[in-house]
Amino acid sequence: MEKLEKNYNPKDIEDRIYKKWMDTNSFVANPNPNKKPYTIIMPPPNITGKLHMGHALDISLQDTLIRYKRMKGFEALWQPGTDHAAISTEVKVVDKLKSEGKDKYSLGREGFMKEAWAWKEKYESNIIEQQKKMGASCDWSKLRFTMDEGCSNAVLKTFKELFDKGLIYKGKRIINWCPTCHTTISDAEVNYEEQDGALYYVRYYFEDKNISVDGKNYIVVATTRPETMLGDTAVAVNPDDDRYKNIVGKFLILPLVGRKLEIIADEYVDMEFGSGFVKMTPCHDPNDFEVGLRHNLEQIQILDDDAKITFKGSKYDGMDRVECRKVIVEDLKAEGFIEKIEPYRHNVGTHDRCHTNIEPMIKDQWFVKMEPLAKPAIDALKNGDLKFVPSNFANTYLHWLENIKDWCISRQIWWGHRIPVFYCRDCGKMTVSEKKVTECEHCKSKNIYQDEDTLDTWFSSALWPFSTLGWPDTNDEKYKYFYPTDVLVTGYDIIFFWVIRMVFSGIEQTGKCPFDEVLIHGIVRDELGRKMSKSLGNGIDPLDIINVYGADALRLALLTGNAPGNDMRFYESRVAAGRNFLNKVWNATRFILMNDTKELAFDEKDIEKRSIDNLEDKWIISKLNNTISEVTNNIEKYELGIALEKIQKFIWEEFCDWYIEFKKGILYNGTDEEKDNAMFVLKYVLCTSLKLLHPFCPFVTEEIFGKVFDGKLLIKEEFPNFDSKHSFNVEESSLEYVKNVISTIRNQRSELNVPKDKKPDILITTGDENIRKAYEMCSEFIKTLALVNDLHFVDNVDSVDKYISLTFDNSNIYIPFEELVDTAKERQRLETEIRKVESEIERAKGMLSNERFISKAPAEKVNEEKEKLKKYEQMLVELNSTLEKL
RNA sequence: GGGGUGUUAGCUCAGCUGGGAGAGCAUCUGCCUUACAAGCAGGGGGUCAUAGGUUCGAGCCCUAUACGCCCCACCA
Repeated sequence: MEKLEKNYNPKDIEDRIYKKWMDTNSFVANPNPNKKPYTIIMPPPNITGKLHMGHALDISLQDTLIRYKRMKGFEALWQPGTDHAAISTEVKVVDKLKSEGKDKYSLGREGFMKEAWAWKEKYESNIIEQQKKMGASCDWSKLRFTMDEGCSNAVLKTFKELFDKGLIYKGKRIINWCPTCHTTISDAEVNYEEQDGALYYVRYYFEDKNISVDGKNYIVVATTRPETMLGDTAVAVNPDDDRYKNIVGKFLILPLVGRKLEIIADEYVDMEFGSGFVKMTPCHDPNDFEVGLRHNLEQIQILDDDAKITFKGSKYDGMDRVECRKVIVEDLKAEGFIEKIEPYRHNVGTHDRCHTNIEPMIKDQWFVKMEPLAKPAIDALKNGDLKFVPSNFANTYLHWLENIKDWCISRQIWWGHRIPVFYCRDCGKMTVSEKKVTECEHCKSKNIYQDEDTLDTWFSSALWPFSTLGWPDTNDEKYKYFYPTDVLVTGYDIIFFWVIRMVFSGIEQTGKCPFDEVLIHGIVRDELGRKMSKSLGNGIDPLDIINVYGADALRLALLTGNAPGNDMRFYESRVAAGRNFLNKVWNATRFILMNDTKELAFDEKDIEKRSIDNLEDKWIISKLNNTISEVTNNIEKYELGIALEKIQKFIWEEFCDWYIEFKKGILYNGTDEEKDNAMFVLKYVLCTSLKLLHPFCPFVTEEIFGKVFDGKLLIKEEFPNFDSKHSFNVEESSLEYVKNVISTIRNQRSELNVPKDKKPDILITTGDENIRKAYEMCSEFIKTLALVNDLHFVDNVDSVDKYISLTFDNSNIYIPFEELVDTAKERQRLETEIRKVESEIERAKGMLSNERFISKAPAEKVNEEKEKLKKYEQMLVELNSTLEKL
């Protein structure tokens, strides 16, 4: 058998192991009637980006779950793929063209698409390679792309069906326009940013010079965007505003323009704000648009697609919106229309991709009618078909759905799914079809053209859980077997964008909620708690971390102590800690291999045949068994951080710090039979521990497993199961007792600075047969680990002044440290001990004398307290007696 | 304005259905003990934000307060 290097070095092994998994088709999942399916659909990363810490966390969680389920005997499919990321990609490709001196319009639609596909080919493979570095065990043979043929078919079919049901419509609505990207965006893509601006108070004079308010023949409107006054078509007041009731219906003259504006009354106006008058610009403000519909106001568009002013016949025509604001304000000032200007900080909508201020505009766009779709999605949550982990995110989900507005799905870009609508130049009607149409379905004219727009990128993402599994072919074996999927793992930041849309699309198209559970994770932040971002330059590249510490260590850092839904800060020191743990596992293995001189054949199933007699063997097997049970429970509840903590604690503390130390005696000096037995249990525990750890740290565990167990593949092994035959409660507590004895002796040695070579003969008194047996069985451990020469059982110790006395539950130990013992200090120590025990007694007594505790608390708890009281009372007697003898 | 969430050791965070406060890092002491110094052994350090309440019993449940964060809506 190979020996291991002294230290674990991930670099040498990770790529090799990954290749091994690929070569053995270990990630491939196919419909299998003999197994239960388990499916996770990977959130498709954008083809624009590279792997960041958020992905790393996402992958760590999903890969752990999928590997666990695979080992649990499920046909576990982790479906990978990438997203075309419509606007993001288009922007990047446009930038790339620009750097080459080209632009998209001169290339034309077809030429541009060619460029974009080339981009996709290049960047898709990048991100996939990076996912592989993380150890992602996706079924790469099923790799999909949101714009591949299958996904495109799904998009077309969905569009057509929704249209036929009247759930997709085209209409002139106020939408969010990004002047940089030259496209509409949905409400969800608008971010509000606080910006410094000003509140301009502008005088609008009455048309009729005889009308006045407060003795003035003008009113004052407050606005943050004076340039939009060019599109004003009314001024509104609140109908309950007593100050202005009598002027509703009167007319004002728009400054600089001269347009007649009616004063209208609408609930929308807040009487408290500003002067109580609001200028109405229906074309460039969503609220004004709504008011405008109620009052039939004229719509005057004053901005073009570049957000330049379009106002024919005026000097403002063609000005940029920012420039125009300055000029208009100057003009207003010059003509005495400005009452005052106040600095004002307010929220401005910006595009989440490019941060340009968005412009509300009225345009003819495609929308999805949300109300009928939202309802079943709300029901799915309420009736339990859909669960969130942690559950509080259900509120976010519901709140969003209950307040949902229609979804603008058309985009004025080229990279994406082209809207399958064809217009007839002859009859003017449209034809919606999944297939390419060459003639109008109404008048049979061939003079038709396709809608120029493409669909919002989330339209195809919404179908991802089933479009990747073969839908719309409902007879596809994958679809029938793997759909609906089991759990969706994603960050809380895209619940609105994605989770909601998958749920309502899934229910609408397939009749089923696309997943049973949604596991939500938080954001990975930097050490200062800031979001990692390009602009701050505080991002940490997962690949840099992997290069230094390995993917397993990174996974550990991301998974330990992380609770679902919570943000976490990334500390490199945590990765180092993870690496240290893996080195520990590595070295435990190394130790076992070094002592495996006979290279005995090992079959873990022999555990059933062998007689495991030693106390420490039963203890470790029992401990391991409990760990299996707890860890399984934790993983099933998505408590991966807790599960991992328990595995680490078992391996490091119980197995390495205690069990291996216990076994050294036998390995160095035991008989052949003893050595063989020891080697078996060591390998058994190692083998089982590796299985427990594998879903979390796949690379190292696979590497080690292969070395110890003759090249067997760990990924294909069964996850350990709890077995009641492996529970040895009595032996477990006996050995815990001895551990406590050893620790206590070590503690005293340390406190007294006892030199290592001073190995005393200790005296033990106990009236308990079982405890005496435990001491006897573990005498070698006590000798080597507590540095004791020998153990002597005595009935009584009369003179204790040269001893350190240690009192345990039903036993005492006297250590003759002689000249090292300072009687005064020893007395003090005992007194402290006594006070501690006394307070315990007091506590237990207090509880037990509380009648309501006795009557109301579970009997189990009451007994527990009684036992404790007995134990501590007995210890107190012993301690007092020792103190008296001093 | 609405909703969510946090306040636990010096730092970052766990703490499952309420039953004697944990981890990692940091720190202190002693060890290069032939698996591992990326290590071993031992130690110190917390009125679990505050005030009430429910309960035999509260870090955990309820109410209020303070400070913080996030999301949604967005007042021109």
